[in-house]
Amino acid sequence: GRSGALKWILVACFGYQGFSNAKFGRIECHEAINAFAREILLTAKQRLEAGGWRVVHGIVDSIWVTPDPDVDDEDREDLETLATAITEDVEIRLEHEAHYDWVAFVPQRESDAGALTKYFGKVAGDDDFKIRGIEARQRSTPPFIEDVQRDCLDRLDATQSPDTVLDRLQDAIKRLHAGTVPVEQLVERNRVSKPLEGYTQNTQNVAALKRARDQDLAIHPGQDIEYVVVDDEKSSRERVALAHEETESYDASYYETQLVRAVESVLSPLGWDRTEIQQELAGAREPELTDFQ
DNA sequence: CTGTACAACGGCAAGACACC
DNA sequence: GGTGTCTTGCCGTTGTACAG
Repeated sequence: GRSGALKWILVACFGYQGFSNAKFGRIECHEAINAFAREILLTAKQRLEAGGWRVVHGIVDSIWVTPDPDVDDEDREDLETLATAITEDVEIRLEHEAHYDWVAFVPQRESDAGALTKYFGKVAGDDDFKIRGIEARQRSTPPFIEDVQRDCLDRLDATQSPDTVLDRLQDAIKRLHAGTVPVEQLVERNRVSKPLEGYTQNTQNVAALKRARDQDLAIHPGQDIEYVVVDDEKSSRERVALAHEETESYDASYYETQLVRAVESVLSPLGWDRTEIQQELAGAREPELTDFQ
């Protein structure tokens, strides 16, 4: 609504202040805003810690806290009270946005470090999840993959264990290879940024743009293109089929990889990675060196 | 040892899209 | 708008195997 629109206008204005070619920008303004933001975040952190909470994560204007295990419950200050106190102190409203049963911060794909902008959490007293950054949140993700990922979140919440999540994955892979997944469920939607001639790499988007051109369909920069991946090994236009084309085939192994990736996002906060997931699927165990004697 | 073929690796740029 | 993350593809380098 109205406040949502105003929010994004202000976010863009702030970004523009820091843009080197900004016509009306001023870098000192941008730096000053950041300086205040850091100060406010630090004040909030100190107040929360003093009130018996431990900061789990904080970014720009948000902060996640959990009860400090070294503080007794009766010594812990109420979050609403703390938010009000911080608001009065820094003179910018700090809202207590949500309470989560649990939150998982997703690590970077190739390291154990947290990826600042990816997390998911179970909203307390609600069937909903707050999801940021992971596949189910990305516009390009096909419905089939998104559904599996959301089911996995449900299962993780219900059992707090990877077992049923892996069952769900196994079932989805089986369906994929049996060819029983409707192709509409596998459609990826991507936004193109350039006309076909502007691309130097043979990406999936480029293959789709070529097909569109063959069919005299004009896809302009900024428009979406929808396609099913038919053979990801190819770099020609045979790599994909446009969503409206009547295809019954799809690249099952490509979509399997996407599935494993989506489930990896769900299990990685528990310390799992894709190789462990694949091993579990194969029912294989890590061979011991002695096996080769 | 040299030459060739090919796989694996690493760095890099492009592109996309999430976050705010 | 900037920042950060991630994927992909390219390309040069490095590693490995094999033939001669």
